[in-house]
Amino acid sequence: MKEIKILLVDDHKLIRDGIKSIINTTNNIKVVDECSNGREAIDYLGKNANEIDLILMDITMPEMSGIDATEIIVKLYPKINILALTMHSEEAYIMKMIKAGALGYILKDSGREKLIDAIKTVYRKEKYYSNEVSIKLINVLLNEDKIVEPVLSDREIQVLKSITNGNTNREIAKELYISDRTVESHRRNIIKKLNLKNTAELVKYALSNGLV
Amino acid sequence: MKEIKILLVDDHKLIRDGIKSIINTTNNIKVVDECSNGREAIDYLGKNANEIDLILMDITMPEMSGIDATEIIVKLYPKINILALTMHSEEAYIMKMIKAGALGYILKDSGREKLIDAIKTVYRKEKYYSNEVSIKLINVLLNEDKIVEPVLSDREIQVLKSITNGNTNREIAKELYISDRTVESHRRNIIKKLNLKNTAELVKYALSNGLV
DNA sequence: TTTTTGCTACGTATTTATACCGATATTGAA
DNA sequence: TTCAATATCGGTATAAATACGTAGCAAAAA
Repeated sequence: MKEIKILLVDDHKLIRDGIKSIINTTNNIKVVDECSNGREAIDYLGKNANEIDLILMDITMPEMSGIDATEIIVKLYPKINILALTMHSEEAYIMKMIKAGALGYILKDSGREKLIDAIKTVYRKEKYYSNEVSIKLINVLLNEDKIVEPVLSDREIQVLKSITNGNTNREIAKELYISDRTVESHRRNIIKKLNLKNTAELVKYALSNGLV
Repeated sequence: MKEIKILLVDDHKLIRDGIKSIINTTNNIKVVDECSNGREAIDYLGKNANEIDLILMDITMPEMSGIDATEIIVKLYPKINILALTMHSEEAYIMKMIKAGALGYILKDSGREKLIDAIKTVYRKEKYYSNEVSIKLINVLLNEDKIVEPVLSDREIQVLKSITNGNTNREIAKELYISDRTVESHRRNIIKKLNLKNTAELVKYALSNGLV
């Protein structure tokens, strides 16, 4: 049986060391290299793409997130399979990562066996979602309302970012060269789309669900 | 040389497995057991305190945080040394953990060697702070303004929590059985203490600095 | 004991945000 | 090509937040 060659992408060295230590004591699987963010991973693949079968990809990282990196990598190197390995169990992250092209999604509170299982599955180009993840996904599907997932437009994201930075409608208006009434409309639409109540909740939601 | 017996407290199994895998390949150090949150750790120590020399403690965990658990454990079992092992490099977390009684503080982006070094140091009842942590702490000390660290009162924390949950002054007033004018005062004082601008910024600050 | 801090609360005024409404122009998808 | 979504802006009105000042009372600290 051929050895599965893995690239490990996570911003915490101790986590990388730990995962590596788990994987490298398993037959036929080997971590051949590691990167600490998405940008590094892409640079690495530019030279060593042939050395890698599968990428274990964290999501929240400095420089470039795992979502952005995954999107790019699946286009450039379709042979390489990506397994998301993260502590985020929020639907928004899961959906984004899957849409970006990750074949599997496993949480950091899984055990060693599940990790190995997930790696082997994704290596065969089959999908793998850990239990909690599957349940979340099914919930999304069962919820007719949420099937039209509340995706914010580019403009709305811009406004939302500015809001989380503490700017008022008027300030955002200046920043984006539009009327403060328009900003107001955007703010209202965002709150409505996400089914929220006010700006405080909005900021909380945005920060804890990775919208910004 | 006597073996260092460690209790590992972290909510992510894969992280525990990884750390365990790192530590258990080192001589004279052994992870004898693990818990997935602060509450579990305290329950465990209730029966097995004598088996443990040192605790590797994560901060953000469900049920009970590492900060609360540390505070309790150092009182109940002063012989057990606690080394904080977390990905949070924010001053607020560091200060809280040290004040709670942790002897050391090391980040998850440290390497294997630093972890082992930290464990051995804390086992000798000496303090250990990783580089980034030391720098943060020194910055706090050098900053005369920040030496009077903006600590919120219990009441202010209550109000802040409610604000981040999207409640208005009036709703918070009902919740806490006080006047909405009082809530208003609290809100104003909090924003002033933290040198912020408005509620949006306040929510962001609270969430990203672990104030709630 | 004096001082400070925290919690409480009100007055007045201004600024922002929210809730409705409606409108137009553009664009991409069905 | 019709339709839905997006982005733009306005009117009117209320609700909420922010600014600034004041002040009593209890508890803790100096």
